[in-house]
Amino acid sequence: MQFSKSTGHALHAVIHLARAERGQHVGIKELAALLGVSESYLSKIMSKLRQDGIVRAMTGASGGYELAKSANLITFLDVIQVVEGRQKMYECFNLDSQQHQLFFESEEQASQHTGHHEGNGCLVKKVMDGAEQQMVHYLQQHTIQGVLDSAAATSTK
Amino acid sequence: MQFSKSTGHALHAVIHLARAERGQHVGIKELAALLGVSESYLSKIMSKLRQDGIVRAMTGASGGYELAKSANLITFLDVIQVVEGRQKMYECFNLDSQQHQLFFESEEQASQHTGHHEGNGCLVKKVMDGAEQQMVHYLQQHTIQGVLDSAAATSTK
DNA sequence: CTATTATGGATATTGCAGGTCCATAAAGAT
DNA sequence: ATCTTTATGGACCTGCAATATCCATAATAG
Repeated sequence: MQFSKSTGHALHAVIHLARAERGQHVGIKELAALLGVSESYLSKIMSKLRQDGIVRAMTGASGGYELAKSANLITFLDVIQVVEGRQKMYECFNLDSQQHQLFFESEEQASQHTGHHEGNGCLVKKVMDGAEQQMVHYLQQHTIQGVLDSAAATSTK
Repeated sequence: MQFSKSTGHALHAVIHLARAERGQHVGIKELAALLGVSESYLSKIMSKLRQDGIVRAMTGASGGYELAKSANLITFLDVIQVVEGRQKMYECFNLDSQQHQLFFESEEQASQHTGHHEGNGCLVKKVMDGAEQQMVHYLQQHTIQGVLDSAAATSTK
């Protein structure tokens, strides 16, 4: 249950791009040196960020990366989902188990009337989804610009 | 970024034990069949749950598992941490990177006075830790008993 | 044209979750 | 006593995904 290293690299890379002057391109060489990772590996991550519309890329001399949109429109969640994907953090693999039948045995009868299950689904999953939602909401409220502001506040304190 | 299958099995197993009569032991055979996993694999998980004081185990004929404490004292977090461990979900691997020095270069000077860094640490990690805390808090507030109550409410609805 | 830079495919490497097997110990049943 | 039942823990296997590298190619500036 850990975020991948790639997620950390992606976040740090995007933050660095946000610090660069608008319109200025930052090369993979510079980024890789900054983060302390290989250029080839980081370029894969940057490529994903580009495909998902987080950054823009320019080939050729004096090319490189820049943010595709304003830093206050890029949330932590946006960047994280590029690397981690968008699957739920918990999936119930006991769907056909007796466990669930026990949970809903009374409801089975009730659904004879309505023709469908009212509270259908795994109760464990309900809680886990709720927990995930708490985290997702927090990550959605924190933007890259927020980190820059926070850094500025810390520096001048 | 997913909870392991083992975590799901642990949660379902504990819930089943909570449904059993107090003082009654449930064997690994029954649990494994219920969850649809092998006995040998599930026994590893149960063993961990025992070591962490979530369940008790009895060897010998008519042995098996039972909860070590009341179901309303066992939170989702308790069970999850048994399987997933207690490490943080995010660790910054760019500790020595230029990135951080940029963030705190002004603070470096400030800390000449106090002798230590006030806002020491990676700002990315601060956000990630905050996000984790949201989820942890939620999981800490949801108990095994809560699921049983919720199941009862659904059944009689 | 040439130098520079990103891209994407192919290909290791590696760590770990997932899973099995077995020898051992403990406890009840006969 | 010993037999059966049950949990325990060590050793081991396996597949896959995260990590990581290399290279041929394309695009662009000068």
